[in-house]
Amino acid sequence: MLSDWMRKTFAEEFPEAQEGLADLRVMTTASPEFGDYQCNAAMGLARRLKQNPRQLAGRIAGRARHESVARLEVAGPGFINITLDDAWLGAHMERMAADPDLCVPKPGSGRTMILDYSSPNVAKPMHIGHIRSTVIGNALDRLHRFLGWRVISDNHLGDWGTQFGIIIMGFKKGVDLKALESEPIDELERIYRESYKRSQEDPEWLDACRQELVRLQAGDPENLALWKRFVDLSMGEFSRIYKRLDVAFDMVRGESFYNDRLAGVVEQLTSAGLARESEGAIVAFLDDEKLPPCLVRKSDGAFNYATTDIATIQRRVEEFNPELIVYVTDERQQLHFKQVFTVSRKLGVKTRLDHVWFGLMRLPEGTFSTREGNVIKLERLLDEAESKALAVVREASPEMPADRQAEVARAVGIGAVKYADLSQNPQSLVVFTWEKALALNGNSAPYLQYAYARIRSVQDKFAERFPSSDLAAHPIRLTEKHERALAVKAAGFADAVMLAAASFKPSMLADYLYDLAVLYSSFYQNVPFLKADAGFRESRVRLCGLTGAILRKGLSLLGIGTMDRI
RNA sequence: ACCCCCGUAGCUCAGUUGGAUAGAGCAUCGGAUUUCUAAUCCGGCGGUCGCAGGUUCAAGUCCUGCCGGGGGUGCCA
Repeated sequence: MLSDWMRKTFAEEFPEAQEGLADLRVMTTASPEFGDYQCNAAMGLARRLKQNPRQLAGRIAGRARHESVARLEVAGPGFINITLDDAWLGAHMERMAADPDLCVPKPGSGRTMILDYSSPNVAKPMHIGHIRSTVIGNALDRLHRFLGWRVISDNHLGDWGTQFGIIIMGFKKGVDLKALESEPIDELERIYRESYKRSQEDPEWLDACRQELVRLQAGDPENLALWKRFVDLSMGEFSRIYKRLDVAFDMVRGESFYNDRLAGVVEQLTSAGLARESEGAIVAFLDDEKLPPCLVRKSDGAFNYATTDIATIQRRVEEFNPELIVYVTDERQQLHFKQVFTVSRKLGVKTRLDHVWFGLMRLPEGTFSTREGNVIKLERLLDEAESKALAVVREASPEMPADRQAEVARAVGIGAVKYADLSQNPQSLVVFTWEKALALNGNSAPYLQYAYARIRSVQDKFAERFPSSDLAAHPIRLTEKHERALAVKAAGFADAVMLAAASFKPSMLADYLYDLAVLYSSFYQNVPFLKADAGFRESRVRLCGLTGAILRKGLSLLGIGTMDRI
């Protein structure tokens, strides 16, 4: 990696400046006229050492040598521009193509992380608001696994909250058993919505709901049986959706899993003097950390989600001793996790704890919620996506058998929905529109899937027309501007994967893949390969093949499938 | 009231953590197919990066203040 090399060169040339070099980076240039990569560290260093930046950059450029680098030039106020060596680049393409991991290292080898994502609430339908945690979390899961991490993905279901008091109360007073049979989740949702509404208007009803919750948490057999039934019904629906989304978890441990530890957590906190009684509740005060107080037991005796999350962290540390625990949730939980992490540390937890939050999804007319009943169900979104994709497939490939068309429509439709979420900065707010969610052209999954399918087609045509040709016998040579640009981009795959994982932003990989596909499409359009002379032909087909391998692997890391024909 | 995000082309968004002339897609206008998949490619149009200061060789990016939007702030999760 060029950054390491540059950092080493700087350190050797300027031993007096060790500290400031840790974040030194080599990055791609703003424009091809500046070479392939650039390093801007000389200018910052010059300030600290009170030296002339151009002279300083010149000293680096004069001594630095690397097998992959053809040329180093100092430009402007002190940029060091780096141009890769064509022969090295060609050989590197061959190395990548020969490696199933495409020369991506395994920095996570021997390390363990727990990834907590998706985590829908039981007895409510999964709606479009759940897709972000599920899709972003799953991409982070795949990225880290690929980098060698032992990832333990955990679906921390919301199966133990106050909502169960509301639902149990509603169920006992007005369940429609027939509806529960045919549309279980819809019926549970209806019960919840109506019981919630009544609890807002009728204090007695609200109190009864609380009592039901307390009974459930105390182990009342009737309520426990109802609760189990709700969980099973919900898991049936969730599993169906996860299967469609190609999402799998190592564990599905809901909040209820930690129930028997909650009292212990509160006990630990109080005996350590970290929490005390206040207005009937048990509260951890975090004034030193400038955080609001954190409730760990309500005045009615029930525990709340902070308690559960603290217990969960303790259990995970005891059982798996991970290097870090990562939570993927929406932005509203930022304060909650700050509090939970702080309290956990006070209890002696040393594990790195990260909260990866993403912006809330909204409808153009405002927020939606189960309580309001204005949600768009996730299944409906997936249905719409597939049917829209199917219409396009039928139009574009009428000769394709119907079952193949359906298969393509699935990959394209689901891929488009996932990509729409993964391709933008997770932290920006998303306003849901059907048009955006179902886009099939431009910067979208189908664009990448299309590029991949064309590559597969080229490879098949090549095998058909030149059956005796041995690709591996021909070196990859980069002669055309378009193919060189493609190769430079291809060489950056490992960096893109590592950067996306380390910053918890799958969008960085999505951006990379889109750039790669754009360069490929341009190459495809402007440079002949099956019709090129022998030697060039094989070289270009090999470069095609490598591009295809990167697209396939990269998309799979985002949880998006590829088809040989679309 | 306080805290956290966001504000970039008509619309939706990137912008590699301070770098060179701010980039894509959609929309719009024009061009490319006897050829390896036109779900494509090539080009045009489109910008006081919310506003005002500040920090320095360099600010969309950092600091301060304001404006606008979203979210949060002990008994929901």
